[in-house]
Amino acid sequence: MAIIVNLDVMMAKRKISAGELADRIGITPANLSILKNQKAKAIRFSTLEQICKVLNCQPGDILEYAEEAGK
Amino acid sequence: MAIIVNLDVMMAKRKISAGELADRIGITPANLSILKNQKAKAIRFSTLEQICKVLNCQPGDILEYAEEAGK
DNA sequence: TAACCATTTATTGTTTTACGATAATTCTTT
DNA sequence: AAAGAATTATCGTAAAACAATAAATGGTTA
Repeated sequence: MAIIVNLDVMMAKRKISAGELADRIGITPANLSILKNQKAKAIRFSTLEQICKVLNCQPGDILEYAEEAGK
Repeated sequence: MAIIVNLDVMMAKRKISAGELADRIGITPANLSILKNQKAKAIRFSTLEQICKVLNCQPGDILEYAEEAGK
């Protein structure tokens, strides 16, 4: 079991690209990619806050406690 | 708006004290307190994972994107 | 196929912050 | 008031975010 970062679903719903999301969150596309692909080992609340704001969602829509492979 | 860490609700449901939770998560009571009272500015997924495991819940049960004061 | 664009991966450096260890302080409850 | 639990405060270390940049990869279209 591990914490899974799933941004793809909400990104699809909001029809926003990784590049634009990174831009609006205020981090580089490279770092967003790390976050998006389970390469990050932690997250700042300030970053999580920006993501929730831009995607208009809750942390629970993005973070999941589940099997490694994703749901 | 900010990210709120709300452990109290799940702790009450599971009837577990801060001391025991800290113990089972594997962090010091001092650090759990910091996390519990909005003093932390980030969280490691490994820690979030332990919390979810011990409290048998999802990140969304603990993290909330809401007003500073809490809901 | 080749050019193009977006995304991912990799590297390096800086800054932030978690977290431990510890002690002091402040509840809380009996 | 006393005892225990929780919070707060310091200090130090290790971990990791994130920036900046460049290189590699992947998909799309002419």
